[in-house]
Amino acid sequence: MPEEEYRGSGKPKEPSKSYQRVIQFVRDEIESGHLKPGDKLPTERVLAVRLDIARGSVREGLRVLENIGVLSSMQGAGNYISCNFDDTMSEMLGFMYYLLGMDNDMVLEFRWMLEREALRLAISRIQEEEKRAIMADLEGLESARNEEERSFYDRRLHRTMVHACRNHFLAASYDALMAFDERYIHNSRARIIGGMKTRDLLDASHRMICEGLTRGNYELASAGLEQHFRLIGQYGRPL
Amino acid sequence: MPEEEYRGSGKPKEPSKSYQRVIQFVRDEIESGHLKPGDKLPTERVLAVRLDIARGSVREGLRVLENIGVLSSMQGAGNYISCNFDDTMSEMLGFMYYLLGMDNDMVLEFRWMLEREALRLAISRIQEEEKRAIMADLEGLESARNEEERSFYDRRLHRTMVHACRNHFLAASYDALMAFDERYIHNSRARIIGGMKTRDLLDASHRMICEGLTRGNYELASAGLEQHFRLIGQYGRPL
DNA sequence: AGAAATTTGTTCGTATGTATA
DNA sequence: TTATACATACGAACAAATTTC
Repeated sequence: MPEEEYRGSGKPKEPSKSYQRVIQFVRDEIESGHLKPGDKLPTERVLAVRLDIARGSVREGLRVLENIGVLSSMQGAGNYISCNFDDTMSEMLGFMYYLLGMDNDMVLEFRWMLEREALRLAISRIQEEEKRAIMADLEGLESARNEEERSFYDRRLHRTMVHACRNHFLAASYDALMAFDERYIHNSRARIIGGMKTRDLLDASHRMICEGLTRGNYELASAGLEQHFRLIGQYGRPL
Repeated sequence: MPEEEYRGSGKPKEPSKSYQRVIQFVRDEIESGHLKPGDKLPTERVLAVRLDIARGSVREGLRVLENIGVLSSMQGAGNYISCNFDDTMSEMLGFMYYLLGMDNDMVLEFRWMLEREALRLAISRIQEEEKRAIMADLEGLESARNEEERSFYDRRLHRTMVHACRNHFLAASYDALMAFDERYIHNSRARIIGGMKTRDLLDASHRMICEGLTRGNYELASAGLEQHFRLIGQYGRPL
């Protein structure tokens, strides 16, 4: 076995940069259960003394954690543990998109995969309340009066389905991807260029997904999903 | 349509906190193509003057970007654009794991989904060089002399398959998940508790995946993958 | 309601270690 | 080796927002 390929599995005990002590501290406190969402962190000055670093370094670490989504800083109030990962994740996807030279097709492909797997799980895990929600989204979509409304309910319908899968990793990845898509790509159905036939097919696919989900008919929902993404892939390219 | 649910799709032009100007600046420069991986950023002092903020604020923004994986700061040299997203992503997954109260099953479930979809794409996109690589991994796995070696080749085999799908989002998510798994969960085959029968079945599933991939036999590879994860899910729980 | 205390947001000055020519 | 450029880090001070009394 190649020896060099072993990356040390342990984390370095002595971080080279002082701001990393803050991250380490917060992570340890979270993993040990001392810090939970909503809890207040020690003040910056206290942290500086406790970790034996300057306040500026403390702030650098807090800023990183805030951007990851682990805490939120409020002027005058303090730093509080939270968990808003979507924004960071979508921003990271944005950087990846440009720095790694990706394109819309790759975004759509990833979304397709996430939804396909989400559906597999959601079909047996969806709850009654979610069934009502997704049917309401479908109603809103079908009775929408303009593309803006259609897009709104379209997105929410898909989001409802994905979250019904009850896997936080998948749901968070999906939300991040969609937030990124909305900001950068806008690869939404509002841009679809097809005629009424395409729109009817799209509506039909949405109905298949929703009815399949509410009736526990996986084949129906899956067929709808595949048809949906085939249509998007065909006509949904931005100009 | 509910009015409140409209989240402004545009990004705020006037960030409330000054460190965000740095992030905005770097993002704009990247999206416009002025900054590419390897490029050097203006010095902190120059950025402070250009963005009309203090050096401390510049440093906060740079630290966020460094942690996202967009740049790396080198003392004495400067700040350079890079793209190392895996570490941040896996760290974020770690925070999510604890703050959202997840468990091993959810991690394994997500990994299963990612690999299943990766295989769908890899079967038609895998290149000859990757076929050789994955067969070499299989050889290393089957001729390994201890659990450490087995685990090494096991992970690399799966990683080779996932990267063969040619979707950066999926590959990055998978790498991050596995890095997280190695750091926190260690839900690897080294912990599998089954006897020789289980090991043989695992080896067989790996062989099915590899041979299916090299021969373009999707059904074979898929059957191997499903069997693999069923085994892991059955016997792979950590103590 | 109002004032004082607390806490984060921001700036500036200074010193030090490191990389580069 | 020396000199310069640069990031790292510390400390003090003030502004702005929030909490507390």
